[in-house]
Amino acid sequence: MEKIKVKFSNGSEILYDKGITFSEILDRSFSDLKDKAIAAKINGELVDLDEKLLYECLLEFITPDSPEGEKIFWHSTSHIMAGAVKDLFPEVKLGIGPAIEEGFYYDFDRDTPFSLEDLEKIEKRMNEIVKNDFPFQRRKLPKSEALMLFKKENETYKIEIISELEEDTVTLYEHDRFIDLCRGPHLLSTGMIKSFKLIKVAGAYWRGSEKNRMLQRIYGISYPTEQKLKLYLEKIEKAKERDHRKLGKELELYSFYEEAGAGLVFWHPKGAVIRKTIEDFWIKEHQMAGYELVYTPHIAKLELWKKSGHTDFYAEYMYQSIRAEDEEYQLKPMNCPFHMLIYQSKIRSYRDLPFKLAELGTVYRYERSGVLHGLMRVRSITQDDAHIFCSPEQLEDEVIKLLDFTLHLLKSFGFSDYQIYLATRPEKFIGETKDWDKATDTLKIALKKHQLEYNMDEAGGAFYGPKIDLHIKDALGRPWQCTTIQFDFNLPERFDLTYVGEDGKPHRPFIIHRALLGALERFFGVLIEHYAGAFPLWLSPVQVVVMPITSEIKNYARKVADLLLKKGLRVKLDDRSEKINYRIREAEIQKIPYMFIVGKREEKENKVSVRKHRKGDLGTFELDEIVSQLTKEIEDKTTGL
RNA sequence: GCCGAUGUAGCUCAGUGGUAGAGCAAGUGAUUUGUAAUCACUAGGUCAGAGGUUCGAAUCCUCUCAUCGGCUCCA
Repeated sequence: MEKIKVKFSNGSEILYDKGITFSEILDRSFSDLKDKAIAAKINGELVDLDEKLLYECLLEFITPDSPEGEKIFWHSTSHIMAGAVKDLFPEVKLGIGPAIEEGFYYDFDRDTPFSLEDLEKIEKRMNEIVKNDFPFQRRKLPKSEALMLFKKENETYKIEIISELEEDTVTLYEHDRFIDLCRGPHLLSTGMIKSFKLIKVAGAYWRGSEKNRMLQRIYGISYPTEQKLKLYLEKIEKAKERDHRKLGKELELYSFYEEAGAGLVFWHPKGAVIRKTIEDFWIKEHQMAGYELVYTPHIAKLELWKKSGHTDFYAEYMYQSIRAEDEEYQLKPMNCPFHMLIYQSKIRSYRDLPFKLAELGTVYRYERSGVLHGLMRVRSITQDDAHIFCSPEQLEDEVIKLLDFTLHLLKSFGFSDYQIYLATRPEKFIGETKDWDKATDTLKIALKKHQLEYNMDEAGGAFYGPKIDLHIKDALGRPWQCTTIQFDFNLPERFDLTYVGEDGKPHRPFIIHRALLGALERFFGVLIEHYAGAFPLWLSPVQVVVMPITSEIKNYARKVADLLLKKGLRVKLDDRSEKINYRIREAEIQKIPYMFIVGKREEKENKVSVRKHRKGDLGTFELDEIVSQLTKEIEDKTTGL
């Protein structure tokens, strides 16, 4: 019998008979993993455990604890769910059923959507399938046979997928009476899924396109133990506690009104303080980075938007134009054309470049009703916008500086966890290919220089230029695009922008269009969730609350509060005749960073007793001492003490 | 926009065809408190809005608005 050498990730090497299955290798050499492993990974490729060892390889066993293992586990569960659905509702047609970041889904074509009662029935049937411990059987078929098989079942979506596959043979997986097109790998049998839950139903267009039929999607999650499922569900519940929509209400930060309109944000006093603090910081930083601040109107003649091209390519997001004195005006969906006008207001020389215009400009976009989401997607959007006009020679340096600036800003708000995407030329584009390549390379160079990991979003750029996008996840793990750094090859052409070069001739400037926080509304949303509402001192709407223990100490408490106010701190005095515990509790719930508690002792010694949010009593401090500590904490933008 | 769910007091929620409820918050009074809820009383609602069915609608039906979970797009 031919022997084959297998290497393992711990460096060891073992010889096995050719043709032995990976399950058998488990039995023989890794009995501890035997009940846990659900797939094998040979030279980086995932395969079923019942596949045979045929060549020398690096072998690794996958358990449901690893991200790869979870995916396999969830994918198998989605097959079980689809099997259950077909058993209960034989008329449905199958769409696709992949594992996703957390769990799995399966799309079904059915005239009536699934109800919550249907889900219960499906879960029940799934339980039976799990109990029966059916094996997952892999079958390789020539494409033509697979097509015939699905034609017989009238599975039109499967037929569509198979027809588009390039391979000659396809893999099918079968358990019980259910058979599905699938690359695999899968669990050995259905019995391994000890615990699962169907979470929600939703409509989803076939292949994500609104032109196609809407299918019924069922989402679910599964784990190898009950305990893990429970932990997952608890995690979700806990994450909901930091949802900015819940905290926004509890902390009175902002609101929406049915009578005002969906997606239109009202910043309440406490939210407004935070916004103003962000804006002041942002303006100061931008001025230091060589930007010049501008303000532009909220509407402009429709003609301008025709010139910029927005009426062609952005019409679906624009509100209807407004008519006044035989002239059409348009509420602005972007700030760009206005900055172009300012650039054009005089002849620019190469000596003026880079020319950087910055504006916290509120734009209005008609986002479709179904996509609105708290502060994350609204219709009144305050972009932290800027346009950098520069020469080709300055491009690289500017992008590198820009990325540096971005990371610095985000870090100031405590963000270091984000996903970066580099989006390249789409099929439909304007401008010269060579400019696109240069711009894309410049973005790549900048990313490399900062040693940032990024994902390619091939052909994902805007039609007017490539871009770097940066996504931050919310409490429930949903990604939201914040930073965007985009090249714009459209506007310089449309507005015929030029600068006079050293040679005395006109040249076309490059434009980098960027929003670093993205939009104040969305950024505030992710900020709330990032800090779970407990903002660092520099951002807290109320920084200190002063509480006298009894009304006898009122005057001293007021004196302390006045002094803090004079030092520029945001202070509240809580001298209600409630018990101190009651007032502390309230301040804790409001997530106020510091409580200064004063009684007879403190008054006598001219001190304050300091309590920190979530941490408790820090002891007594001299007023000067604690004020300078807090001032430093504000300057450092830390969470302090 | 599409699919589904939801909308009752400031907030969280109970109430499924027969006179609108609770807790917290609010107001008043008492209490003078030492590090996460003192007590009592009072007030508060066109049951999202409009139309319909019914002797009678928070409850059943239709439409509109809004919110939530998705699809798609994006700051």
